[in-house]
Amino acid sequence: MFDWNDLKYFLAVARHGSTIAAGKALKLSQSTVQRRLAELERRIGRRLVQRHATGYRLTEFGEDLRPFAERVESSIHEIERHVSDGTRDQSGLIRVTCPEPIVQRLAPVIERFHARYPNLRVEFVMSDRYLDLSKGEADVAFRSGDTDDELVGRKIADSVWAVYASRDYIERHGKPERMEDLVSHALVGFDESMRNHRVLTWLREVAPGATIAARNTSVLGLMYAVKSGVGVGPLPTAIADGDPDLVRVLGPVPELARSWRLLTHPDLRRTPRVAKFFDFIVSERDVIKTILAG
Amino acid sequence: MFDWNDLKYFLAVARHGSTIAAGKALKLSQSTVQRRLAELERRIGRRLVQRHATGYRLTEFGEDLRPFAERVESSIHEIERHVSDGTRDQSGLIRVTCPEPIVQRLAPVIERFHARYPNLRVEFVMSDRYLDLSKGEADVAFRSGDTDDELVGRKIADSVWAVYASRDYIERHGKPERMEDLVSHALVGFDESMRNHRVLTWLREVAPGATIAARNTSVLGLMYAVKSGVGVGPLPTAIADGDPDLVRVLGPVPELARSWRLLTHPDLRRTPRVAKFFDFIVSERDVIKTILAG
DNA sequence: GCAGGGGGCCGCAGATTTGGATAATGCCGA
DNA sequence: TCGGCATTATCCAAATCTGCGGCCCCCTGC
Repeated sequence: MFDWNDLKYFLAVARHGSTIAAGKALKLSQSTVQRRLAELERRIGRRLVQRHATGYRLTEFGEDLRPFAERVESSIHEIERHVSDGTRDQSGLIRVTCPEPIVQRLAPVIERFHARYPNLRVEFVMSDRYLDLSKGEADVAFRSGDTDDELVGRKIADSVWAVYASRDYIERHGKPERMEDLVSHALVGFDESMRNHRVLTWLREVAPGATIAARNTSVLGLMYAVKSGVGVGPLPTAIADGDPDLVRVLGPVPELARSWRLLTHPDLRRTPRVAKFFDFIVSERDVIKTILAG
Repeated sequence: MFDWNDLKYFLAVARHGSTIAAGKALKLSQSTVQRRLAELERRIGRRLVQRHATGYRLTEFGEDLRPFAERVESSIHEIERHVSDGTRDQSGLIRVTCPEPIVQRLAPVIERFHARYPNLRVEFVMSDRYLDLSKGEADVAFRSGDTDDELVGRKIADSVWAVYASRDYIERHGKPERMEDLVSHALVGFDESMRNHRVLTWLREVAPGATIAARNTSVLGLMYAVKSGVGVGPLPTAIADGDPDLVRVLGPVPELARSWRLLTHPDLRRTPRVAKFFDFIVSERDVIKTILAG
């Protein structure tokens, strides 16, 4: 029987396109990834990848196999959720992730939650990227915009987007007064990994052919890019209005209207601690609506 | 992240009840199994097994986790089937398993199959135990009696059971003439692993309290036990009548009537080579009925 | 067409893991 | 209560795997 771990490496290579990138993602050396993958091919008796200028690309058979390997992986994630949930349930820890700028504004709500449930504890986990709830990186997320199919949750508030620029940028390049002006400004948008986000299509519609000064993989990245002054870009008012560096240059964009949601993984939705957190947040919905209004 | 392979060891221990037995099953040393399992517990942060007189027993949490681990394992088996099917499909190999005594009688049918499909090749694989089709140990099985839930197939013939003894046994202990005589004979039956097989309950009904001289884990084992002369026991006529050492001492037992089936795994049922084999066997059903009539 | 960068492959030394032997443990029955 | 038995736990040498560095290849952009 082949080494079950080798599927990890196979998937990492499939996703990152090269052993070196896969190694980085797995915190392993490139040689190990390359050798494990070769070993997997040997055991299976067929080529899974094909050498290519830019690294490795899956063979047809590799593509065939990929969904199977992903099924294994998702069963593993299920275990990890089950395990970490089991240990966490006792300590009553709820790990919440949300865009960094709203943490502080959420604090009073969490304080009331702690008062109401003294033996539960909320902990914010944040990172420069979207944490993957299905991998157990957090239990609950506050998010604006497109929701991951795998997650369940409910709408908490409307999410309003507007176009922002940094004070610095406005000083140097002036302030766009109408949507049409955007064409002549440097814009900041999402990169390919967010290709189904409405921001991308909206930018193409409203400012076709405009310079894209920076592309980002997350809303937060987008915000930092705008703050740095490389260009103007659309942001949720909830996280941008509170920032002293940012100026709202063009009013709410109806096309970008979305919802703020409280999300979790279906496996966790019914656990006592997560269920209590959900119920509490819903009961505080009005307060949160005000908070997220900016 | 924990070592995916450790789930193998965990499952083996869960199934075999001790690290030593698990090690044997996995062809690994006991120390390795013990250490890997300890490592898994360390990574997970909870005890999975509890020491017990006879080895290890799963803790409550271990039992909780077991179905998750089994889900991973079955995804792995899916991969193995997919892989071995892919490589096998090209060579057109169909691996068939059946009770050893009927191989020879099946040979002419297989010969006709080869004539009909020159680029397909049938290979018999046999073993002292039931091969596990879901692990890819064979593609297709001829089997009499209770069918594994996971497999699909169709009925090929009736399976008739009767009570047999070896010539040697009859010489030494006489021949039971009526069912009621069985109580005073040494009987051969199945062991716990076949607890849901009708033979067991039937023996208890027809000869309550009789000595059980040997217990077996498979029909073939049962036959060898009867041949060895340790006792009398029920066997399918299809495999016992052809044996010169065995004598049918009590006529067909209607309570033990079952079906001969041609079985395969659902994943394989629609592959060209397996589908062709199925269709061919079905078209030869009458011939096979005669063969299996004994 | 040449230099630079990204990536795969290979050999070696050090780290980790394995198997086998052996000591320790815990139950069972006398 | 005391061996006997089956199994776990631990130790050490041997096998295996890992990371590192070097080398080569191929693409790209100047």
